[in-house]
Amino acid sequence: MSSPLPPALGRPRSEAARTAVLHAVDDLLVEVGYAAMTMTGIAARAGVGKQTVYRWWSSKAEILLEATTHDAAGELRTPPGRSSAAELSAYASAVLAFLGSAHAGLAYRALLGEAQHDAKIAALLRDGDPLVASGRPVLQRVLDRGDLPASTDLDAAVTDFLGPLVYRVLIGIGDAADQPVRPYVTRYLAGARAKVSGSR
Amino acid sequence: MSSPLPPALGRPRSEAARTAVLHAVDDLLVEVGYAAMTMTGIAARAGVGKQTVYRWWSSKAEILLEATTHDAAGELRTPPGRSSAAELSAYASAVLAFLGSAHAGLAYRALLGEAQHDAKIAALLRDGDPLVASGRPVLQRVLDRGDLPASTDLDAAVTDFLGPLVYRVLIGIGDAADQPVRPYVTRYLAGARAKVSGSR
Amino acid sequence: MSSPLPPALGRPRSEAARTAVLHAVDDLLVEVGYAAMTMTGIAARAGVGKQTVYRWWSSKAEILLEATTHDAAGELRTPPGRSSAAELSAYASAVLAFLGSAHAGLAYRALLGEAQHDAKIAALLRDGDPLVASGRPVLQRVLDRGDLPASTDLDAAVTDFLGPLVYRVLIGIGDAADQPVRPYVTRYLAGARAKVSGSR
Amino acid sequence: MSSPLPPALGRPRSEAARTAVLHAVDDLLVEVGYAAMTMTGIAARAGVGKQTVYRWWSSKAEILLEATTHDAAGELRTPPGRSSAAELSAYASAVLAFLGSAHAGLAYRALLGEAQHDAKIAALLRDGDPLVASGRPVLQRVLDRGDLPASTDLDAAVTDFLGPLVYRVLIGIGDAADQPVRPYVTRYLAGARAKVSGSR
DNA sequence: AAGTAAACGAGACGGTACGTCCTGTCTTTAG
DNA sequence: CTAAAGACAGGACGTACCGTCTCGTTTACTT
Repeated sequence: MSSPLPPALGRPRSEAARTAVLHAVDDLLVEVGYAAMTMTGIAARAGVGKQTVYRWWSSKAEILLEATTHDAAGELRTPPGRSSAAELSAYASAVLAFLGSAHAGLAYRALLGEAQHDAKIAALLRDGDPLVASGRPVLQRVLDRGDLPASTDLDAAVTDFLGPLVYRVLIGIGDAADQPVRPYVTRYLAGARAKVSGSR
Repeated sequence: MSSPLPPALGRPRSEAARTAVLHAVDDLLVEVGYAAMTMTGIAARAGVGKQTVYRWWSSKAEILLEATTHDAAGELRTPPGRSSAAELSAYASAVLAFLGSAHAGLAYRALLGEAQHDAKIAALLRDGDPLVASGRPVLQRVLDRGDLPASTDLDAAVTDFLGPLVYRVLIGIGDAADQPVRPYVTRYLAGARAKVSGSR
Repeated sequence: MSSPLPPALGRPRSEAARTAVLHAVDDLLVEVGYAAMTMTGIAARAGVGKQTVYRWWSSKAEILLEATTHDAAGELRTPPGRSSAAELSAYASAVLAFLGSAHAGLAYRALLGEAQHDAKIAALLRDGDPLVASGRPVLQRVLDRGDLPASTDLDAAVTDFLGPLVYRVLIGIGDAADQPVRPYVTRYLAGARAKVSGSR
Repeated sequence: MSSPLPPALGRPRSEAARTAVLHAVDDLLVEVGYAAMTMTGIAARAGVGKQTVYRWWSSKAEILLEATTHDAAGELRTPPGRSSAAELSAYASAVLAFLGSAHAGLAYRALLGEAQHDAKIAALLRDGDPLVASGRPVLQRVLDRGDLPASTDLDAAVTDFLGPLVYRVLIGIGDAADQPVRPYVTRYLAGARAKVSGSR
């Protein structure tokens, strides 16, 4: 079977332009903030025509998502630990560091914020949320170790674990770095292991 | 003791204009969504001059907060229950109904979203977050009943409880109304009561 | 015989407010110019309510006309001279000084300018033009001396005399004060005395 | 010798937009008058974005000047005549027709008016006044024929001739078309030829 | 080597919202 | 009844971006 893509006529996409745009978004997010960042400004900062930006992305959120996703995965990767408690603690610390960081955290919060009033971004984020994605392998290992009931829904476990950490950052309570991680993990595990009685 | 406020010179503020604006914001949020809602449009819909809007509020988020806060407090008020589990279940159901509702929930999500890229809104929300406010008396009663360790920080308890509920809504996972409430409450109480060992 | 006017019910018009407004207009014209002068600004500068301004005048041009007319008449009053040439020279000098002055000249030019795009001001000016009014007695004396043909129309004589002086100021040619007055008067008298042959 | 203009980057200026704006100004001046004509209205009428208007002109007066100048030159062009008196009569008639016309005259009066309270327009008009420009060749020919003293300053001769005609229109005295032209020309020539005695 | 085709930078285009200013009116209390 | 104060509905201001378009130019792949 031959290549699925025809050899592509015309001038090929400029990789230089692509990375210039991604870097411009990264820089501008920190320098002027998400709200003050404009497509026009991104193009100017990247030294690129506006049309070139629109040709490949359709909103600043989309660019930001592409600029962020890869980095986020790296920052949040947590190696398997000795115990579930140790691994979850390491992971929680990574999450708090991530959310509090100038680049990735700012970007994630901006995207999550934008998703609240833009259905298109919400859809993009639903599929590609780097935070939830990072949590799945960690919680899966906890599950595999038997530290969560076998019936547990993985995504529910992930959001149960992340929810309080993210929510506190979103409403700006406390400095993310200040939060004691170990007691939080202990509480989470104790709760998750609890025998469930009653129903809805 | 003399009057604290001098009788106020000039034409007094028009209560009619104020409520017209608040209703306009409420309506527009549902009709066109937060992103497409503009100050110009709000003024036009309210039949009010733009200056009148800017005289009393400085952004659409500020209007929305005022329009929402009062209603939210009503919708989320939970009466003391027989037990902590019962009360928390009732409260969790109220929260999910609130977040999933067309008016209040949409507004709260929009505000929380906006706060991620506007420090001024973030500050407003930090002081006046109607969700956190609604949770405090509930968790306080749970604390008073002895169902949480006496050393528990109230705000941490509130955000621990709300975090997963809110986060799932924010990332658009599942229908809010579908979530079983009782097991969640059970897990929360079990976790919160857990003996904390270790430190950060 | 009793007073023709009833004693006037209620609070009488404040003379202080009236003069404050007239002075404010005078000052603002020089300070910010006619275009940047606003009714709101006049009221504020005069320390007067806007309604008070609107109660007695209906536009800034109307106030300006009232503020200017009296002064103008004084500045332009020319006493009868020994000869027509001498008197016209004195008058021409007065006119040039008037037009070039910071207060009266600026005001007259502003009014004449405004009259070009506001019919109401045009009507006011047609009746109360202080410049034309100042010229009539002067040219009347010239006429009486026999230095103009007896058939001469007075207003035509006045505008013939003033036209070139005013026009040069309006189009900003040369400094008004620089213009040699005597030759101009000589030319005017020579022309006006000329036997008219031909028709339209 | 190299090209004086580089090939011009970006999309070239739209000639269609330019003429649409000029026509819109022309129409609106007659329909609503200068005072009621707004930049917003011009753009709307021309079917053009406001920014496009502001990109090329900075005020309605500037647009009006461009819209008028060319037409004015045509209307006021006076061919050399048999005699100075005949040529000046023809020219005076053209000037009165011009000033009294709905389009050009209205525009010229509006511009002259605006120049009185806007220094920028005054400067533009000083360089590009279409009326003065039209008079120069006419008076130059009169000068060349020897019907004015050789020492005469051309611009002074032009403004001397135009002044009364324009001034009467500006203050709204009489209908421009009613003015008998021949006697005026006779007076002008007689005056201008007069021997100048005395000084300033 | 010449031809074709798409992407590139630049920047003008028709629109629309911004936040400010001013207009002329209205509504309050004070004199 | 006038005055000062100041809120009101309305609407123009000039600016900033939006997303699209039209230029001339560049960079490949095809003949």
